[in-house]
Amino acid sequence: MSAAGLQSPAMFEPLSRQYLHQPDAFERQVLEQWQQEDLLAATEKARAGAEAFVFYEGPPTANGRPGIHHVLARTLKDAVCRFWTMRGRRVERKAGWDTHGLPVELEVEKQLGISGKPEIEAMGIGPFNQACRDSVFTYKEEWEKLSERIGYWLDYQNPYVTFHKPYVESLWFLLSRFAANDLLYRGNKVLPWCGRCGTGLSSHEVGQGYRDLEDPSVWVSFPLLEGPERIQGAELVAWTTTPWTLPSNMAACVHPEFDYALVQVQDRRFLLLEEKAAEVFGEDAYQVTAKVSGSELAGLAYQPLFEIDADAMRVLHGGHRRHVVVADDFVSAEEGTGIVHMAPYGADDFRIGVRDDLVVALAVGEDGRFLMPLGEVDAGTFFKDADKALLRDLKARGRLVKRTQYRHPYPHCWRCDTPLLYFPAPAWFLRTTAFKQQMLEANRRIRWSPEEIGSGRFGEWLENNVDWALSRDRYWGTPLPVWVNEEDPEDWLCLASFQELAELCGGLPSDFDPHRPMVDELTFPTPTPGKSGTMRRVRQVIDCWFDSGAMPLAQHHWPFENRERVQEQFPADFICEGLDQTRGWFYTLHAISTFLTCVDEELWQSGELWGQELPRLQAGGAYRSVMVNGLVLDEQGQKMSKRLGNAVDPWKALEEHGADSIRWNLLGSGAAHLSKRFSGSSVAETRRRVLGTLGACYEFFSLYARIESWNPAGRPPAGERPPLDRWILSRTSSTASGCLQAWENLEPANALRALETLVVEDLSNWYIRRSRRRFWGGEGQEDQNAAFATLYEVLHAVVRMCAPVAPFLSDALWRRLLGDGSSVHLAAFPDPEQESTPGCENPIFGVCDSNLEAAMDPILRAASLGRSIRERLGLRVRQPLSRLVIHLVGESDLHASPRAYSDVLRQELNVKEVQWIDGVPDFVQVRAKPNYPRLGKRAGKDMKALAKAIAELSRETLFQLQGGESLELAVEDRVYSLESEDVLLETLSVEGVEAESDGRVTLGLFTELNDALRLEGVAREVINRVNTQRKDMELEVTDRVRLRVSGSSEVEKAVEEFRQFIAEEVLAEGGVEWVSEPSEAEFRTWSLPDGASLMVALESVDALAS
RNA sequence: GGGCCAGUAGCUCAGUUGGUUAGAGCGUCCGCCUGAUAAGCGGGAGGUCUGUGGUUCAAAUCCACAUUGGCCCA
Repeated sequence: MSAAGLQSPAMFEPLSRQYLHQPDAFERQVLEQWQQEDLLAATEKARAGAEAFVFYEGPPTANGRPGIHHVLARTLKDAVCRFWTMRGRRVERKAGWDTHGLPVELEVEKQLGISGKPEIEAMGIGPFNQACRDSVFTYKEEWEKLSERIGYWLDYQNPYVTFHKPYVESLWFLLSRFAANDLLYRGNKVLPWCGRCGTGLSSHEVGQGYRDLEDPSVWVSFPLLEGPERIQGAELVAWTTTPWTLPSNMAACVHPEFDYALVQVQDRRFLLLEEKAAEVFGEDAYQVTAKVSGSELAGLAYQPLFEIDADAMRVLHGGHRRHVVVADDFVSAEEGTGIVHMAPYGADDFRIGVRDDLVVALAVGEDGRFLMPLGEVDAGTFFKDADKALLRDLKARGRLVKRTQYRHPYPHCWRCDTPLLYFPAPAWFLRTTAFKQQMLEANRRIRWSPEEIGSGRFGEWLENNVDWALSRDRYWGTPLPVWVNEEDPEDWLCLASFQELAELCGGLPSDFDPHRPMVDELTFPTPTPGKSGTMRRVRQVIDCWFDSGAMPLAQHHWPFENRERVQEQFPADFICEGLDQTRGWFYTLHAISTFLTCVDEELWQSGELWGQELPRLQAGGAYRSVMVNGLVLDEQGQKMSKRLGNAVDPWKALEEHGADSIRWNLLGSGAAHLSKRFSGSSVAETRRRVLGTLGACYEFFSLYARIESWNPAGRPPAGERPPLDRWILSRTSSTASGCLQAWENLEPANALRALETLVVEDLSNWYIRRSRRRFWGGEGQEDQNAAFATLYEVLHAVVRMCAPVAPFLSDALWRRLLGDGSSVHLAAFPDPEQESTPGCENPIFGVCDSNLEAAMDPILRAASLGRSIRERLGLRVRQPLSRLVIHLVGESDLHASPRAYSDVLRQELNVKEVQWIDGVPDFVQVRAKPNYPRLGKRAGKDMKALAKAIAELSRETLFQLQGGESLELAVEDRVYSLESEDVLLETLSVEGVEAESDGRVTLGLFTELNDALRLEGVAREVINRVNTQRKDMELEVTDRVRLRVSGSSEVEKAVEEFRQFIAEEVLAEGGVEWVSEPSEAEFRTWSLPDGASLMVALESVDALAS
């Protein structure tokens, strides 16, 4: 070890309280040690050859700063991976970066001060993409540093990066497999579209931008130009909330089976569903004069709202019909009029337009702006801004039948906040609907936490699967590797590798980059036999969700390299991301993997690819289990956002609280999928209560282990130690079982709750508190050794149990417990079933005794009752009492007797004698209650009456019942035969003594004092004051003192009587000297209860000697 | 509008297959400890388990409706 290097702590070295008060500095030292030892690599190396536990890191985008919510997700991932590492599995933790996509482009636009596609193209795609490439790692270092600081172990040396060439090439290969299975197709589909960004949005993007908007709700008329005589001159009434689509009207659609009413309103006649007439015209303002069916109306021509030449519009489908009535059963009677205005901006509209040979043409282009001037509306007007002028125009021409306003959630672009429109964009699709069944089937085998997301949200999403709109008309993304023949759009191909491209182009440039614009410039003659023409790449890039969804394969450049490694590392045993990934990463991972492993049979058939073996991947989705984590909210339960300024700066939080306490707090407060409030005070409480206590337990142990030069060799067998020791060992063992279970079930909060109880309640607050004297040899040497051995073993296990969540403190403690420089992160998670774990025997093997644990419960209750009595009577615990009596209901049902713990109870309540009461003697008052779970099933409706009868049973009868006799009880004409188990007893009080009961345990204290007890009480007061004085003088716990006392006569008698006892307790060398005339200067005066007074002079013997 | 989740003490959360005393921590009031001390412990008070119906001998727990909040989707 270098001179500058950190030394791993020695055995039982003190733990500085720094871990509590300066956690940041403390943890940074631990981090430094890890770095020095390259511990992450060491954990992987130590598990070389072990069974893999496969984890996939969902790649973050590094062009935004990491926030506190990332700390939650990363802590969960880290803790689970650490747990499985400690279970002996080899966990690879490859980092990843999501680098493509619109968010990056928007950020760069902002940086460059440009906006929108025209400006990007003006500056050039090359420079723009270069700027994107430079931007994606803006905060890479901060991400790496934060991950490191919170103890999220991830291999950042060797991350996958979605824009790197090998990664992109894997994507090409995967896309070519979709194409080979005829699952990649070109279509024209109505998509949510942002005119400003000039791109379609996937459904998971649209959902993020709904906002309430005030929109017009209008009814317009289409006068028929032809038709049967009875409806001649009638006007169709259609309803719309998007007046800007009216200029693009191509048809009106009716339901073929609806009956439409011809209504007379003053001198005009309208056609619409009868039940809608009142809504449009008002009650009694119209008259129904005839009926006509939808199918009769179909085919009739009407007068268009706007006379626009189709040539001025953008024609998407050059049909032959325009402004006619069509029919389709998608028309609903629930809203509108039963007559639907058709424009190419709706999915159904577009479909019917193509089907019915309509002229499908747009008046609003892909930038969301009008293509031509239209009355008051200028060319270039944004669609949302045209509504008013258009409606004014229609009103002037009498075509506006009715107009209202309404408020509704309207989708906005999730990044730039522009209102979206639906737009029929040319696009490429993955036909995921073709393998929906396989996806559903594979999903059934995934373990979801919480379960209902798998069956509910995710399952339903799969159930309603629509084809994946893959392409994006953007710049910074993986270019779609599809080349189309300029002369024949039907002649296209999807390339599978760079080599294939090189072969077709006759070589690639030496600085080949698979991004735009370089890849766009590569063209080649069509390879299709018998065809001519140049193949040119389509201009689109792909949805960057495909990038991240392909990571199980692309991260290893599969299948170009690492085929064996991918076979081993697929699928993931575990992934973990936020709830918002259901339709994002969870889906894209699942879709791509399911396609590849369950659908693409052709790929696997031969067992090889390009002349080399291709090991088959396991069929199914990309992950076996997935843990969903909830949002992190601020202290008031508000979503954190930059806008509100309530976002917690993770660095500040770490500086204040340290990573361990933040990690523990986030994982320990409620199930992982529930939203968490991040509260500084709550984190501080976790630090103090849990970590502080754990550290204090070690400090206590090590303080005395050092004083006594105790060492762990030669520990007595657990079975030979006192019951209290066996109890805490058993508690530790069962907690370990519970933790194992909880981690395996992806329920870290349950593991942590159990651990907290063990550390805070059982270990610190009961075991150590009740055993303190034992550690300074107060109960003899054998007992002392048992206590040390027990506490050592418990800490040995507990520290390892804490390691996944509190990696810093646990490692510091572990190194001090062992002193051999080894890290807890190389140790095994305690497993009560395993006799030994690599490198050490297992102290919690074979120590579980649930009976012993059950027997402690009444003791704890009794202690509480006893304290309650003392509190009520104002009897301080320092005052010894002669005796307590205790009675347990159902004591005989316990398989281990609580009486083994009599001494513990005696000491806790400071009494001379514990007297256990057998049976139900006269002076204990009892009440009987039915055992509802047992009797309820038998008695049914008689239960109430039976309960009453049982409550009225005499104590003799109850006593007999408890003695094993059965009892016949007649209730409501039925006779019930009762066994002792059918009746539960509650004790109420004990006569003749001060008693308390909680129904199951009854405890009485004999409070009468005799002189001996009274004097011992005084002696303990003296000890108390002397020790306080020791403390005030800042003496070490081992320092010997010279003690001189004086005081009132009661004190003198007590000193006389308990001289030896006092001297031992306060380490007074040479006993206690009584001084009859103390000098004020030397002696400190104390007042004791009952008017007694005490004067104490203390000198350190060591100080005297020197 | 649809789906999912949640509503339990002033606050943050537990609560097994329905079973009669609904728990913990924090806060609050009172007290204790001092050989773990820039700590620690105990005892009180505090709940119509969101509401209304229903099923049942018995409901925080199961069902229906309502209500509030969150997330996702239209």
